[in-house]
Amino acid sequence: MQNPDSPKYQQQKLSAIRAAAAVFARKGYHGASTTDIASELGIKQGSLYYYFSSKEEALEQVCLFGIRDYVQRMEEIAASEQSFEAQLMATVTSHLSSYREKNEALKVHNDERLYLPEIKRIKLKQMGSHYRELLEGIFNAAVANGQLRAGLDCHFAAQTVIGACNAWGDLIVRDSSLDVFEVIQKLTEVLLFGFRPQPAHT
Amino acid sequence: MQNPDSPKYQQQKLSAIRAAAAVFARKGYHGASTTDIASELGIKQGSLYYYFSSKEEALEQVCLFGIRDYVQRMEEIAASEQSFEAQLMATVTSHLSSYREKNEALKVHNDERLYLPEIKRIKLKQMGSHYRELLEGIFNAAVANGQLRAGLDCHFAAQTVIGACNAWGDLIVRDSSLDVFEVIQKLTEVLLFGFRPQPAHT
Amino acid sequence: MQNPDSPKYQQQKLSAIRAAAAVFARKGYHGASTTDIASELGIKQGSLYYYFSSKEEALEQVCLFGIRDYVQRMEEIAASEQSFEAQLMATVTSHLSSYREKNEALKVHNDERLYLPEIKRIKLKQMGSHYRELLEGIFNAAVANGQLRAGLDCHFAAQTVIGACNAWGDLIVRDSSLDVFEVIQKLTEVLLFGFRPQPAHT
Amino acid sequence: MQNPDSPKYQQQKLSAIRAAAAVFARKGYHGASTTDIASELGIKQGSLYYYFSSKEEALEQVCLFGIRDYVQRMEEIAASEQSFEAQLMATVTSHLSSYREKNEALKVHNDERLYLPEIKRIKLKQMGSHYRELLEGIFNAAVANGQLRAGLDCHFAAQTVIGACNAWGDLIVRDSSLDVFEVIQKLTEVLLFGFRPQPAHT
DNA sequence: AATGAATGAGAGTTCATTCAT
DNA sequence: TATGAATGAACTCTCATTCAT
Repeated sequence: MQNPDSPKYQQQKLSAIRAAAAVFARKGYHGASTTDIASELGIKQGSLYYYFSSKEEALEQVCLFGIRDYVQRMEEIAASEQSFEAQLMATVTSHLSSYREKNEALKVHNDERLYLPEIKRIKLKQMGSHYRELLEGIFNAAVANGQLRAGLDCHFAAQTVIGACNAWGDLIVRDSSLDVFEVIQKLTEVLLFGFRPQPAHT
Repeated sequence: MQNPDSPKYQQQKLSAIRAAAAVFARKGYHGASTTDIASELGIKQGSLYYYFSSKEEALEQVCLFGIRDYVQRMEEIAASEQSFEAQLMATVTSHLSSYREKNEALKVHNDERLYLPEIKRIKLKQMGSHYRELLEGIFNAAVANGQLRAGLDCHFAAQTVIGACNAWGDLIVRDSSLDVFEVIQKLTEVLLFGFRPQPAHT
Repeated sequence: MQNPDSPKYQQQKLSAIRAAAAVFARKGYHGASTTDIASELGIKQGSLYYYFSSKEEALEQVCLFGIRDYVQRMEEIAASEQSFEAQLMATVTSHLSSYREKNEALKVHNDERLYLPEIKRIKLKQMGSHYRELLEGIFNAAVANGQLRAGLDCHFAAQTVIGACNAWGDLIVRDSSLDVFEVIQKLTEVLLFGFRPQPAHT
Repeated sequence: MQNPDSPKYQQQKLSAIRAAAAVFARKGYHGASTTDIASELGIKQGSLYYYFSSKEEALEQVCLFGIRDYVQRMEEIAASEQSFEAQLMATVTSHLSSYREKNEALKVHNDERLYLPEIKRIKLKQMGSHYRELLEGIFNAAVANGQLRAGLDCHFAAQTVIGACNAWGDLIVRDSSLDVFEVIQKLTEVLLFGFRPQPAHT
């Protein structure tokens, strides 16, 4: 709020966002109290307002933090010249490792962003749409050059990828013993080939 | 509070559960107020306690309502002698039409049941596990008789089906213009064959 | 309320008063709910209003019931021509056996009557004052004819008797294993002779 | 909620306890609202929770405050080497001046402690029993060395002293025009010698 | 940079009371 | 004579927010 740009402040603010993300992920936006967040940070409740002007702003920051470089990575994937398979696996990898690395910010974005007022959701919506469109673009290109079957509903396909990744992301966040790499492998395979094909196809 | 078990009471109680489901789905458990639920029902806030002894009990009832016959339908599917494809499509159909028909109770079960205290979640957990195991059983049987490829991780597969259905269920609840039947068709196809195969395979 | 004077109604109303007395004694006026009273009576909450027009009226009835013949018995004692000792013992006996027999109505009168509005307390106040004055009169007469020492503060003495009886009454109500007759004996003796005197005096 | 243990906080907390005592004494535990207590303290209702975590805790604190040094004074009396008369008078004095000085905390302890849950009453029970036992010990000693008549029921005697003091304490709290010293004198005399003896005995 | 203290709005819950049946 | 159903007011408690220090 006051001297915003000192590196120390930035660093503390980042800690605050992570703390808020952890608490929101655990208790939900409405179920979490500012006291919870403050004590996660190791400060007193009133002091939180040094980093966030309101609880709502905390949610906003967490959501932005959760989706920001996740979208950027998708840009890189879409711009790359890899095969469709490689791009799909990169997408799944990016998505699921976001869940694990960034702790819970992406989960918060997915589950709680609807509690932000319309106006604060515009930016998030743009980023989300942008993400989906990039992914759709990858599908379209793959259909065009024959890597995927003609007639595939690319919008549907993109949504399905995102949905499946979110679902597995939740499981990963909740169960830390899961092997993320294994999940990535298997999920990519299923998305590509389904359950059906005999080993010969793979 | 009372339990006259008169049909009239039962009927009103069902309305109350539906109203609670709608509100919880829209605003989340903690974001929803008992006033919201009551006014959805057309009664005054205090009167809600004639049907629920607490807000928490309302959530419990909604979750039970949301998952109950959804599990039962899976029992029927698992007991049937259909091909794997038919069973998978029946599963997806049951899951997604639950979302549409029962309004939002199943969504509430998925998203909000964690806010119930451990003890009230036991029954739900049992039902959920039962569901997953039935589905896993279907996969195991299909692998055994060669309908699915050997080496398929059936636990992973079941989780993926459930996750993908939940993800599409959310979209269906949120966007009532979606054609549920079309989603069912496409999702089943993707799960069976993936995005990859050329038309010849389908 | 409606047909007030049928013997059956009177009998049920008496039961209602006793039930209210029991509940008020156990939980206090404000701590007791009309549901408590109704269920003590074995009826449903709303039905209580057939016997009492309000919770407050229930308290009033209980208090009146608790003090009524208790005062009348004091009138008889005061009018009798017994020795002071006999009158004192009769007083203590009447007081303590009221506590035991009438269940808890007298206790309620003593502990809860202050929660009645001024206007509903007038009658009770009169009866209470009357009681104390009768007792004071007994003391005055005994001083006058030399049975008690000259200079005794009779107002103080009467208050002390009442206070000691109430205190023991509470204990009796709370501990049903107490031997009421023994308490009466010992209390009367202490009031007459105190702790000090050697056996010779008794 | 917090416990800064700063002297300022301690001082305000003590004020809060006194305010709660005053209100509980006047209206009873259930009849008193937290709004009443807060406005007695001159703060807003919600702010009360800065000092008490619940209304029940407020009652607990008041009861502890009411009985604490009252018991301690009895320890001193019991340990002293005075005559029985002096000890009895000291007891009555301590008891009745507690009522006057500590405002109404002791009265609240006597009348409202039963509304505390069993577990919060354990400590109070111990202190109360300790008090009674100390008093009984004084009686026993006096019987042993011939200051009191043989065969005196010391348990009964102690209960009677406590009961009579409580009864007069109530009157003192309710009627501030009473001369406490005079009450102490007369009550001690009655307890020692009863109403009966001729002046010669005193 | 952080905290103790307070606030006011709103939450869930209880409950005395009413009334048609 | 009694009840099921509803109500509205009051209550306890929580919490985001503010601010002097």
